[in-house]
Amino acid sequence: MADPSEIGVGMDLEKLLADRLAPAFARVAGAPVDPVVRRSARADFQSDAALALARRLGRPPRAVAAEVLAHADLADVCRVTEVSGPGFVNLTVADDTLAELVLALATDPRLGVPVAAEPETVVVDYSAPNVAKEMHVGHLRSTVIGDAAARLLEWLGHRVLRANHLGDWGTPFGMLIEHLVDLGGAEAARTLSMGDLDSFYQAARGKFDADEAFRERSRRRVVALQGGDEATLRLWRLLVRQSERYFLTVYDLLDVTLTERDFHGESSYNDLLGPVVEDLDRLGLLRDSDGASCVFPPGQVGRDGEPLPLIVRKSDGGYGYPATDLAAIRHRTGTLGATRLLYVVGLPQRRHFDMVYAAAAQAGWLAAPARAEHVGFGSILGADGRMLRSRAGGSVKLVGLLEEAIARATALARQRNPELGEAEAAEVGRAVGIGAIKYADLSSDRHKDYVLDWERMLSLDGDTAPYLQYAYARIRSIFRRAGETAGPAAAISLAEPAERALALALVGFGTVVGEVADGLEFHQLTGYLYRLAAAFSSFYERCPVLRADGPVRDGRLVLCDLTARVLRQGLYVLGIRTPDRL
RNA sequence: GCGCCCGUAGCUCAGCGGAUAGAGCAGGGGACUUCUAAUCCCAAGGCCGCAGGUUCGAAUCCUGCCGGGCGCACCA
Repeated sequence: MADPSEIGVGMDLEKLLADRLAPAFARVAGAPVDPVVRRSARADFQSDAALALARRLGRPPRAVAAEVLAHADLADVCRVTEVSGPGFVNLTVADDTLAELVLALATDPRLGVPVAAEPETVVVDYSAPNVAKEMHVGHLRSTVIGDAAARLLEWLGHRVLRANHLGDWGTPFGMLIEHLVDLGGAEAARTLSMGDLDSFYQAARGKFDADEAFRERSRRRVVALQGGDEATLRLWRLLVRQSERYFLTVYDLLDVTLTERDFHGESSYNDLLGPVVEDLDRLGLLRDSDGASCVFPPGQVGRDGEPLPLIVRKSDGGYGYPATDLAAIRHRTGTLGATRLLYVVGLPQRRHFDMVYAAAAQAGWLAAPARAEHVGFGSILGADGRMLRSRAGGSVKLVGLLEEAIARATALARQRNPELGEAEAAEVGRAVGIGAIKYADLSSDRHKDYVLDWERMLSLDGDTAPYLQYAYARIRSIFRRAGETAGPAAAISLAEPAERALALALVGFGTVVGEVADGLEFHQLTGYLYRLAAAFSSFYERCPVLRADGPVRDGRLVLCDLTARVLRQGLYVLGIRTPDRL
């Protein structure tokens, strides 16, 4: 058996094996070599570093692999070590070692995931709906991915600042405020609080397009707003507040951790825009182009092959998006002390953010160790494969999707489990329905475009959140019947292949979480959790827990408990609830 | 025109330098006297868009095509 000190809290099996192989590789190669240990279908783990090394040494790969194995100190942690195929090193972990790891994990509240060695201040910029506009499915990805990032990094011990960059400023507010005036404050508040933002916006838009007098009023109103007219600001605040209130109800329904404290609308940077432009000018980064004040980040070229400008101040003196984004960066790194800035925004805006980051770096507002990452995601496409447009009535209201999901899941819960009371069925329906939608979004590579497939998002079969929630509920059911919690087992039997496979899956949690924390590719986490739940389901089928005897039963209870905790924590990170019963 | 993203089973997607390319759904066959069958097990399903190249080895890296999406100065 391995030295227990090696199998401490947060120990990682892949790292353990790599650490054991590394000296042997170094000895054979005469220099350090990464053993590249990874999971394998042929054995528990595989190292293919001998193949690459063989070429460098000009020797037969199998001979190199054999020599590495001969020098590797693996006898206490592996049951089988062998050279296979063209020169792979296959490793089968000893059951004792695996059992030790599981027992160590079972007493680790962090489930093998260490707290970040160097906690950072991280700003996660996500969701960002527009005041007086409905949230549509296009907001789903940013909100769901961003929330997962915030939850994950927070769990890892970072100081996470959520930033909901609300669209609360700009020319549309002229017409919105005038429409508000037409309706009267009370009526407007009523409409907005009902969550009928679309009709409010459409009505304002309609008047703006059709009525020249209204258009003129709107223009004057924008000037008054920007000029700080108190009466206008009051109306504006009413709009913003009502919208925020509505968005919070959506976040509540969606189980998103954004709160009223996280609204940092564009307008909150207004006072910083002037200084930003002044500083850029003082640094000599600003150039006039057709009357607009621009930064020209290197390497950015437009349609005509000319350098592409980042317009910080328009020719009419107004500020655009770039100015606000630059001010936000300066505020986040400077005032807030953040070193990691995440922007959970669609991929189409990649160029924009590349330019903003480049400009911020030139200005010295984004200097190491601080860095910005565009956590981009693909567009939402319609069934025709084209981008879903919000204008032409092509948008799909987000709450409509959520309500449909909850209704379906609630109906299924009632049908499948008549024991559930009405209130519990509703709770389950909500957890399952929302979980299904989030899982559908998080389980595919975020870089890819996303065809809005109602059926797929509402699906409750197969590789979906309910599958994982079901596995969790089954475990809870076992403990309800047992009337006990998992006792401290002295040992864990892994004689059954299904037990062993489950144990192997469990000890891989830390590795996956570490990878996801870096790349924020949450489909890696959903994939892991699905494989874990599948391993559990097979185990559940073949290995009776409560009917087993003494030590076997104790060991299985530990496996169950650990599985439940990993599933719960993993799903928590994804923002998906785990009801005790389905 | 330039840039970014993407073409993998009928459908939705993993895999992104390693062995016989994996899941889910749909369709086929089995398993509920036994801890929730929202489950499990079995079989079937593939010129990995096309063509070159690099490599002992390519779905994966490079180049060129073909096809789809998005972006390219005062909108956010």
